[in-house]
Parts: sequence; structure tokens; C-alpha cells
Amino acid sequence: MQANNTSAVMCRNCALYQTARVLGLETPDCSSLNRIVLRNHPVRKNEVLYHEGETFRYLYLIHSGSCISNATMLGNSRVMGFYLPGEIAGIENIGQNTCNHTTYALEKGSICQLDFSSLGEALSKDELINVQKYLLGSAAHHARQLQWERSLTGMQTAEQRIAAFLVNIASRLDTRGLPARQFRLPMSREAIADYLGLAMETVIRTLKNLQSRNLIDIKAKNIEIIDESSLSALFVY
Amino acid sequence: MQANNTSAVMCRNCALYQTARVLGLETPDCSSLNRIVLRNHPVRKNEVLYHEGETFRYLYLIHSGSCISNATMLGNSRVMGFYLPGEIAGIENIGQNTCNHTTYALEKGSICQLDFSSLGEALSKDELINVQKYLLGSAAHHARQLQWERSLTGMQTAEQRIAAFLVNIASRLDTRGLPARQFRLPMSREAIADYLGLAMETVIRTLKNLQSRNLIDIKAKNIEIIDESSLSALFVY
DNA sequence: CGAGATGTTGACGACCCTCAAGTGCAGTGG
DNA sequence: CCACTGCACTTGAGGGTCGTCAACATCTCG
Repeated sequence: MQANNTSAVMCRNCALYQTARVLGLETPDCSSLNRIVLRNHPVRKNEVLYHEGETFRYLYLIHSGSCISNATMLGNSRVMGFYLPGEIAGIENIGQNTCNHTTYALEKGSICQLDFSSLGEALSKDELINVQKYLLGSAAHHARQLQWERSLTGMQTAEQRIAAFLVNIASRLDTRGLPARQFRLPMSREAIADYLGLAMETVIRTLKNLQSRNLIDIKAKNIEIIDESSLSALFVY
Repeated sequence: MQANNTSAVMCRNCALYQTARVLGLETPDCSSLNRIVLRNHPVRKNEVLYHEGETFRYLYLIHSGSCISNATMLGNSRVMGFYLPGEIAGIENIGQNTCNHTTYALEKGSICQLDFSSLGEALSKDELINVQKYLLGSAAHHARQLQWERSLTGMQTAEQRIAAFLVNIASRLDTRGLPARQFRLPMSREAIADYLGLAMETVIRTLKNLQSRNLIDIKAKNIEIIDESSLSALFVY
């Protein structure tokens, strides 16, 4: 059995399971889905799912582990976002030919790969309508998530941004039925800093400060949210 | 004829026109589209399209003018985004019952209203597949836009954020075939400040500074981008 | 024309970025 | 098992950016 520090979603909460349900296929080992889905593919740490500029074809449903996506801006790289268990990486590439981020695993895990470009051929019209409807809902959900992230990233103080970031991660884990009080922050401090537009040192100092006020307990990558309401109160002003 | 300070998209570039094309209906006055679309509805300044908490039903395609959307956080309001001509307001509500922003017009203009909830009944299966595919592409495009906005909002200096904001607006206008060198910023300085996580005074001073360096020329809400490459160089470091 | 909203300017101080030095930890090879 | 190497992380000092406050200017619209 796998160690508990990398969390996996239960099938009921996995984005892929929802997709399967939409297809009218409740059983996990149905054959018609297998034509377009690669199930539970293991990924190593730092393994790339898709490269910036590559032809877009697949959606990646994170089953366990987590991913980070980067975009290069004239040589320099910027962190664009993180994908947690149950979330869909690559959905923002729909409607264009190429991927515009590089996405890779932050830790050992497993993903399901869905051949988006073959949906039309592999499914009946009714099935396609349902799957499209589901993906449209997922894309809209992703947009709401991004809107919320945008507003938190734009907050004024480092403390607000970090508090909002932590609450955001916790709530996303909670949505998928994963422990949201105590979990592992899979990304480096540098990645958090880049993502939030802060200096790495500020991230560290702010985390330590939140810890000294007993709002969180953080040791290396392991974090426990002790006082979520006070943490939220920092940015819901 | 309307004055030139509020810009309208040419029909070829309007998001609604694309939708119409997807439906296989090239002519603007076709009857089957009329069942679910309210065309070119005029809106007054400050007129609300949809309220936070209201039941979600319609998508709004901005034909001319522009909109702002706000979300309340415990009484306080935060600017969540702006919608320019040719863009679709409300698309992020798909997949949930209620709207989570309040969106209203920043200036006099006109919009088309699409009854999203009746799509399934009003269209044939083939039509529905095409419309869904189109909307899925739009939602993904919106997500890419938001991802980019998130990364610009997270930039460190006020100058980077403002430069990126201006270039972003210009490029969105350009996409729809509208003048992108000289245009009107329809929102207040305060709204820009809130949106970018800055103080209003900083927005004003930074704009003035960019003007003194001859990168832009700004007078009240009218802006001309004089040196776009230098402006872009400020944040593509 | 007047009143309220919106925008502008200046002074000051806090916050956070930069730079630099040092610590801890993970992975590798002996 | 342990030393070694490299990378992530931590801590401290100093200075610049930007937020706050307050006064004033300008714009908008009845």
C-alpha cells in the first residue's frame, strides 16, 4: 500500500469517474471507455505530461500526486498553476492546436489520459453531447477557480496572498474528499513565490509568522491549518 | 450613427456571429436563432446584466460597450474582471445554478442575450454538438485569458502590472478587430486599482510616469499606446 | 451653476525585495 | 553506513516601492 503523504482521490470524486458516469458507464473497467482513456498511468517525479508548443491532443486527469504548469516568457519561466488530485490538466488547451504550458509532476503519482481529439469518433451523438456538456461544466469551473486565484494573487499584502493561497489549496482538496486540515504542499517555496508574485524569502517569513501566531503549523512541506477562520479573516476583509 | 468613442465589433468578429456560424446560419436575421437569442439589446450605463446569487440562465455577448463584474466578500466588493466587445459574459457560470458575480455595463452599449438553458430543446443534436463545441472552445479561451491575467496580476512592481494590463486590453481589442493603439479605458482608476491589487494613487502615478517616458499618452479615459514594444518589455523580463 | 463623484498631488512610513551568508536535507557514491 | 555534493530552505541587514492620509483639482450631471 502506498504511503499516506501522496493523496489519491476516491473514485467517486475523481474527475475521470465523473466523466465515466456522464458516459453512462458506472463500472471502472468498461471497454468502450478504454478506447480513449489510458487508466491510472503512473508518473515519476518531474515527468512531463505535455510540453509548451506541442500539439494538443490529451486531457490529463490527476488521480494521485500533483502537477505544476509553467509558461516561458522570453526565456524566463513563470509558474501558471498547480493541479491537485481530481483536477483536469490541459483543459485550457481546448480549441487551439498547441499547448501553451509545460506541465510536469511535482511528485510520484498516477494520472488518467483522455484522448480529447478522438471523442467525436469514439462516441455516439448522445454520449458526445453528455461528455461535451460535462467538459463545458469543467471548463467553466476551471474559469471560476482561475478568477478566484486571480483575485487572491492581486491582494495587497504578502500575508493576504499566502493565507488565501493556503485556504484555496485546502478547499480544493476538501472538494475532492481529501484531508484539508493537514496535508502536504507539494511545490517548492520558490514555486509558491513565483506563483504569487512574491520573493521566496517573503513566503518563508510569512509562513513562519503565521505559525508563530498559531494559525498554521508548517514543517518542511507538511502543513496543518490550525485556525482556518482566522486565516480566512486575513483576506476576507 | 453612434459616436466613435464607444467601439462596436464588426459582425464577423463578434462572438455571437461566430456562434451563428457554428449554427450554420450565416445570415444575421435567421428565424431559428431568434428563439433563443435576443439581438442587439441596448443597455444603459450602470445597467445590471445579472446579479450575484441570481439563477443562471443567460450568456451575454457584448456587441458594443463594456462591462465590469464584481463579487462581494463579506460586504466588501472586489472587481473580478472586465468584458470588452466581442466577449461573452456569464460563461463562467455554466455548470452551476446561480451567478457568482454581479455584472453591469460600464457605458452605453448593446448586447445579445443567449438563453443557455434552452439550448438543448431549441436545437437539433448536430446543432447542439456544434454549439457545445464552440462554447467549450470559448470557455477554454476564457480560461487561458484568466490564466494570463492571473500571472500579470501577480507581477511584483506596479509598473509591470499596469503595463501588462494595458497590453492585455489592447490585445483583446485587437483580436476583435478594434483599434488597439488608441482607445478608451472605460473603467475608473479605482476599478483598475482594485482589479490589480494596487492603490488608486499608485495607478495614477504609474500611468503618469509611463506618459512622461513617452510610452503612452493618456488623457482622462482616452489612452494611446505609443511604444508597445517597450511597454511589453517592462513585464516580459 | 453647484454639489458630489472622480481624479490628482505631496509627504511619510511600512512592507517587502535584494543581496549575502549560512543551515538543513536528499540523493549519490564510496 | 557515512561522507559528499548540490539544491532547497532559512535568516539577517538595508534600501526602494508603494500604501495611507490629507488636501486639492476637475469632471459630470441635474
